[in-house]
Amino acid sequence: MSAAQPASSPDVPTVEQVDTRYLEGLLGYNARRAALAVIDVFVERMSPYGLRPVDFSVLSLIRHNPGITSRQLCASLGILPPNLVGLVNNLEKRELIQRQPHPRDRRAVGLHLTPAGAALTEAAEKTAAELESDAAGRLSPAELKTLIRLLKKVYL
Amino acid sequence: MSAAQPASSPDVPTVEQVDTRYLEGLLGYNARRAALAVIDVFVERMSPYGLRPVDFSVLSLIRHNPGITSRQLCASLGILPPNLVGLVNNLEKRELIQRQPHPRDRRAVGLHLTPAGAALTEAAEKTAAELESDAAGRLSPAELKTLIRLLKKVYL
DNA sequence: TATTGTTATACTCTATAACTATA
DNA sequence: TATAGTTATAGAGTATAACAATA
Repeated sequence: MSAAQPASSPDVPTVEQVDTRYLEGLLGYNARRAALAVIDVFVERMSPYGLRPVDFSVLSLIRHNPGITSRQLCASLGILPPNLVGLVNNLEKRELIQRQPHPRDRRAVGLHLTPAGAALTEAAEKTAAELESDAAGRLSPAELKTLIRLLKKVYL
Repeated sequence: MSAAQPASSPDVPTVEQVDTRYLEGLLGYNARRAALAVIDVFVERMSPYGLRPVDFSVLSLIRHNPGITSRQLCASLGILPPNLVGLVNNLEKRELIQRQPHPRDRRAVGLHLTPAGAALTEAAEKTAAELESDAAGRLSPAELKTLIRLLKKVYL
């Protein structure tokens, strides 16, 4: 009753060219690969500043929100509080940011850029802006705008 | 010569609502957040099958490329060989895949789905297809198609 | 000499529990 | 009782070096 299937097939199939068409049709696969590609360029261009993407995000948020607290940074960036501690300590040791007591809540600490931190962040933001056009190399400005609009629709 | 800057400012600024507009204008920031959002949904929907995204990708590639080797999987998915070993071992222990010696290269091993693996992968791919419309909830089918096209332009 | 698959290992990223000081 | 910040620690994920078998 089971003669149709040889246990160890005499001609085992092999693969010359891998067919990835199925995965390439999935949003998750494409979103992840695109994110990794852009972040790779980001990492490379930010390394002269000694900044990882997350360091850049923190400095930029502090620049545009002087006095922001660790808790607010965590909520904005999806970082867990214990994982932000070392990051902020390093930026403080590098004298890029300063802690100042919160004027109305003695539990909280406001974060501020030092003059050196402000200069570095301004330069890094300029690099980030240039990087956009490179990372999205084959996208026209209109396509880039559309892409960002559609990405926001996915996660907001 | 240095009287203009009070050491501890009398009115330290605080932040009510965090201004994230700058980061929201960057492609990398949006691509990463969108990818994480989609992957979160993916992880949740695939958990009944006991599959992480990478397990799904491997099974799907084996399904569409019977006899694919570990080396080819690594190249297709951007996984390093040492990190694929445990993954493939687990899928084999669960009797979802089978190793068969490569017919022409005794160093290599071809990977194949077992009947149970084929059934699971087929069901998981159906779930993945349904998931697309949910993960991209507020996107129209046309927008989803545009988004995938633009994402490919970024990383290809 | 180069490649496939593998082990061992280290490093980063992310996650959880628990503490302190303030509210 | 709840929150801000912190410590310690555990678990993923990702990286490099080196090896045996085969090409």
